Amino acid sequence: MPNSELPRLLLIEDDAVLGPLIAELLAGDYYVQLAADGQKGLHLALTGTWDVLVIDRGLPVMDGLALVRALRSNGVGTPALILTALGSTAEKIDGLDAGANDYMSKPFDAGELKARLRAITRNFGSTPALLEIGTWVLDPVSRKLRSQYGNHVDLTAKESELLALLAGNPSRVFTRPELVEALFHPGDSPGVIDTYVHYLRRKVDKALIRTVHGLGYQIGDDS
Amino acid sequence: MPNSELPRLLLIEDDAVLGPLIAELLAGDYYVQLAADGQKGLHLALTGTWDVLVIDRGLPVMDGLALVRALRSNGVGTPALILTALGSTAEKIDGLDAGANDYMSKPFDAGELKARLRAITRNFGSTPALLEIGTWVLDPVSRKLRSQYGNHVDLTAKESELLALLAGNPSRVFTRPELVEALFHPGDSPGVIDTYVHYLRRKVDKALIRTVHGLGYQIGDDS
DNA sequence: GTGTAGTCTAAGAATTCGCTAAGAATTTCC
DNA sequence: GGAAATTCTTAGCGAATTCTTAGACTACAC
Repeated sequence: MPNSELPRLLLIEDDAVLGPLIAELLAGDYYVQLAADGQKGLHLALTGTWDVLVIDRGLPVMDGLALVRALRSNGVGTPALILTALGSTAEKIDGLDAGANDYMSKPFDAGELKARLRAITRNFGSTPALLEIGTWVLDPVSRKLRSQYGNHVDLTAKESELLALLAGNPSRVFTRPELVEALFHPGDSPGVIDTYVHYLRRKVDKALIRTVHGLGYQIGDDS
Repeated sequence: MPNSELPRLLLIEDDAVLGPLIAELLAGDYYVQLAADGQKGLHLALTGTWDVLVIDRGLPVMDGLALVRALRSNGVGTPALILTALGSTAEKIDGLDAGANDYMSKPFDAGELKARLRAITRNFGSTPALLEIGTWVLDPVSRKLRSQYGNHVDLTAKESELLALLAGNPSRVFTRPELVEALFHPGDSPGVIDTYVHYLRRKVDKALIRTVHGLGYQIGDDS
C-alpha cells in the first residue's frame, strides 16, 4: 500500500501542439500543469510546489535558460529538465551550467523522457504539499479545503490555483495583472480575478482574502 | 482471463520470448500479469495488489535491483524473486541486499521456480486483505462488498479491481490514463473508467467515488 | 459631502467535462 | 452450441467550469 501521491510536474512549453502532447504523455505518471510562456512558468515555479520541472529552451519573452537561472538564484532547487531543438554538446553544457539537471533534444522518445525524469527526481520524496491558510488546510491535488472542525469545501481548479498562489506567499500583495499572468491566459480581463476572489469568499469565508484597495489581493497579515 | 482465486503474481521481464514463456508456465498456479519493462513494472507493483513478484535482473531503463530497492524504500514488502543470467555468489548477495527474497539463475527448472515461489509466499499466506471503504468492506478475493448491516453487493472482476485500487490508496487522486494503465489494456479508451465508476456508483452508492473534475477519481476521507 | 476610481456581485454565454444509455464484442457458464 | 454475464466503445445530453460584462456599491481624495 504505497501511498505515493502523483508527483507534481510543471511543464513550461509555448508550442501549442507540443505542449498538450507532452502533457498528455506524462499525465499517467505525473500531475501535469502546463504553462504557456516563461513568465507564467516562472511565477508558477516560484509560488507553487513542484516535484520536477520540464522547460522548453526556446521560450518567447523569457527563454528557458534564463528561467532556470532565475529560479536557482531565488533558491528554488526543484529538479529541472530542459527540452531543446538544438542538440550540440555546447548547448547541453550551457543548459547544465544554468542549473538544469538534465537536457534532452527534440525529437525525443517518450520512454527516455520518463526515464530521465525519474532519474532526476529519484532522491526527492514527493511532499504532500498541504497549504495552511488560517484555520484551513488546502490540498491542491484533490482541491479540497478542510477546516479544523471537520467540514470541507470542494474547490474548482482555478479557485484552488488562485488560493494556493496567494497562500503560498502570505502577506504578499498580488496585483490583478500579476495574477492573470500567472494563472490565466494572456489577454484575459483582469476582472476574472475579482470573480474568483468572490467565488472563494462565498464558498469559504468572507475574510479569507483581503483586498488592498488600489493594489490587489493578499492572504495572511490580518492587521 | 483473470481467475482471482489464484495468487496474484507480477512478472517483470522484458525478453519477448522468455516473458510469455514464464507467464505460461505459471499461469496454472498464479494469476500472472506481465510487465515488459521496469518502469511499467514499478508502477504496477506500487499501485496494484500482488502476492509475489518475479523480476528479471537485466531490465532496460530501470534494472531489477534498482526496482526492488525502489519498492522496499516505498514500504512495499511483497515477496520478490529475482531472475538472472548471472549466477555468481556476489551477484546473488547483491540481489538479496537490495531486498529481494530469493534469486534464481537462468536457465532454470520450472518445478524449482514454483517451489521457490511457494517458499517465499508461505509466510505471507494469501492475504485476504479486506479493504474498508466508508461503511463498506471489500473482499477482493470473493469480490463481495459487504455493508455493516449484513447486505452485500457482488462485483465483477473489473469493478472489484478498480474499487480495490482506489480504496487501497485513500485520498489519492487517480487520473484516467493511470487507471487504464494499471487495470486495463494499453490503448483502451479512458472512457472505460467512467463506465466502471458508473457501474460501481449504481450498484453501491452514488457517493462511493468522488470525481475530481478535470483530473480523475478518488476515494475519500470525507466525513 | 461629492466625485471618481476601484471593487463587488449577479447573470449569462461559451466551453469543457462527466454521466449515462445503448449496443457490439468478448468471455463464461451450462 | 447457445444463453448469460462481462467487458469495452461510442455518442448525446446535461452539468460543471471558465470567463465576460454591466450595474450596484464602496473607499478614498479633496
